[in-house]
Amino acid sequence: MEVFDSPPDIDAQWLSRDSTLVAPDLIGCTLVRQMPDGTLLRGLIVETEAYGLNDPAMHAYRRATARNQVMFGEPGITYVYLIYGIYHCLNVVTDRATVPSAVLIRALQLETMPDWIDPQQQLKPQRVAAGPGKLCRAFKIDLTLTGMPLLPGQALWLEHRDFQFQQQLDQGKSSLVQTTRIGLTQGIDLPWRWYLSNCAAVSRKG
DNA sequence: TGTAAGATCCTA
DNA sequence: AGGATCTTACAT
Repeated sequence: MEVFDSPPDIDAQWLSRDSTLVAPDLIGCTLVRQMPDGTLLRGLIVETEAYGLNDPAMHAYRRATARNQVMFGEPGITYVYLIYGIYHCLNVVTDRATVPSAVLIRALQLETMPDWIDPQQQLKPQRVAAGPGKLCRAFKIDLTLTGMPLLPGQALWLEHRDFQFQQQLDQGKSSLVQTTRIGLTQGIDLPWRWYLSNCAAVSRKG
């Protein structure tokens, strides 16, 4: 029988590029969450947004603060923040140190349903991680996970696209859509959002 | 110390 | 269209 190797993990070197280059490349990659008890959760990244220099929507646009300081650090580190007092959002820090930039992970297509998700929920399974706040809730990502290295064996890490996904893209059977970012009051015209077309797990179309 | 806004989500 | 809910950032 055929054996498929798991795609290689994503390293800091690969993330050491402009966030607008990393964001589309992360579509189709996998986010892996390891719980304290060793349980593994996996989700396909289907929607991302880039935040970077000279971007008024970027949290460190004005100055470095206690919250955003990890964005000035090395690539391959998490940046988690709390929004509206309720939801957490997960970013991957990109580019070289001293350049504040990150990619917001906006939606995941889950491989398996976490135990703590109530199946009685009216929510369709495909929508459980369809949004930056929802995916952090599904994966139990909170402020304790900010500033952590994305490395295998840690709480979170990333894996490259598998061969099948890349082939679907190359053959035009699926494609990426690039649009403006969601929920902003500044930098609203920058086309720095990408999502997988024809995917039910994307937070919203257009 | 006070205050206003926020890279969201759910309900009506 | 509006409310939940509270941290953060910046002004005073």
